[in-house]
Amino acid sequence: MAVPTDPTRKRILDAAEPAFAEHGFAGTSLRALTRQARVNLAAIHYHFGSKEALLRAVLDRIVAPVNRERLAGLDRLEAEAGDRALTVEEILAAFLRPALDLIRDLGERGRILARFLGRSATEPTELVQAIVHEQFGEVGIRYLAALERALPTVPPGELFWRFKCVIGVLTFLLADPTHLTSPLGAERSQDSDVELRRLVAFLAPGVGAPATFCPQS
Amino acid sequence: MAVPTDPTRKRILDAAEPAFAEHGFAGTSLRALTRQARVNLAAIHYHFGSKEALLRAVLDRIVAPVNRERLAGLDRLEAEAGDRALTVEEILAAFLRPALDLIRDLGERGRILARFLGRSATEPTELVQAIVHEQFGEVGIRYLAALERALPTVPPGELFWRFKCVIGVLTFLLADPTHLTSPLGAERSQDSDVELRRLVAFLAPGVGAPATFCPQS
DNA sequence: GTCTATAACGGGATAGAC
DNA sequence: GTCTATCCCGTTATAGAC
Repeated sequence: MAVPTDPTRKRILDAAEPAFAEHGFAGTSLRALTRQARVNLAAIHYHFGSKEALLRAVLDRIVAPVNRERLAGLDRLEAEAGDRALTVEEILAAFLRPALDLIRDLGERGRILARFLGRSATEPTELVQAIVHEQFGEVGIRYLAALERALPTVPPGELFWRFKCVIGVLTFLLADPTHLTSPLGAERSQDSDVELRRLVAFLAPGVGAPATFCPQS
Repeated sequence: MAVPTDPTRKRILDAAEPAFAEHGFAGTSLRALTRQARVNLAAIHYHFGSKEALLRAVLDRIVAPVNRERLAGLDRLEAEAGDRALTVEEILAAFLRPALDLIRDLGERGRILARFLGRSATEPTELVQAIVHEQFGEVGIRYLAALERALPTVPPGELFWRFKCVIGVLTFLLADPTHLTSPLGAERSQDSDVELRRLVAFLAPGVGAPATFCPQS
């Protein structure tokens, strides 16, 4: 992944990714990164300025493409559907697919990134939460709007809460990608479609449930 | 919570709880704890031996009662049901209630503990995962068995996976207890029953779904 | 852009007096 | 059981040569 001939900046990012994913932000020292990336300590400060700035750079590189994919997927879906209303299943699949694809497409690194993403949602550092939040903003708004159109009888506040539960499941599964592999020791499926369908099948009934237990109704 | 007259050992635990919850293990220094607990640095080593051992003590104090409650709740449920099979809703409620009660009964500290628990599931440190795993063992086995009896047509492997998703949602909600408060700015409900019913209503359909998308079937 | 050297500080752990 | 003092090491960050 990070061969010695890579530019210094890339080597640092490539080393920081699994380190942050595995040990968290506070648990990762810059010196550990210098050893792993075979880079000088000062180089990190030259290229990124500070440890926090490095974290931001790492996170941006991971999160941005996933969320871009999510928006593109929703665009495609809405264009294909025309006047027809989207189903909950379609919306959930479009939202979940980019994250699952990460794992399928990138192999070991994908699993590392997924772990990073899963961890980020509960990271202590306010910085991490701020970055993810900021990157996530438009995605949340667009998908929530899509869900509201698909489920006009469920109060928006309740839908918001259910959407957060969806994120919770995804986060948890990503934090330890072994959760995604098929149970009972079946071989890991090379396509993420089966995982995606399984996740959607689990989540869609709850997301689309009638609004019986809504406290604010 | 930790008044200056408390025994030293308790003051340390009470200070460590919110600190670990907020900043994580690596992000919390023993020196910060000494300031908060108004305790000498050496006292921590005298009472606990090491930082890791302190973490273990803190975790034990939190997790043990919750899991005891979960087992007791399942016992009660099965005793009352007699020969009748338990419903998915009953099982999920028994599993989820102790964690939600934590927040209701303990106020601010409850929210701190919940955050700690939520975080623990994705904590970097292998130690944390080992402790939680070890404490959780019997709970997982008993509840999974109950689910298998309630849903004999769903393959056990699939049920196991769905149960992990339940834990994922709970973990995520606990990690930031503001997720649990009613949406739309409604006042926080003093009883956790409404939250519990909402969670069960969201999860039960997915847990009990027919086994259509099971990869191993 | 990359290095060496070092500043300035905080970390966990321990010895030993009381 | 609780304190002070200290060890020894690692931390981020920076200055300045090349």
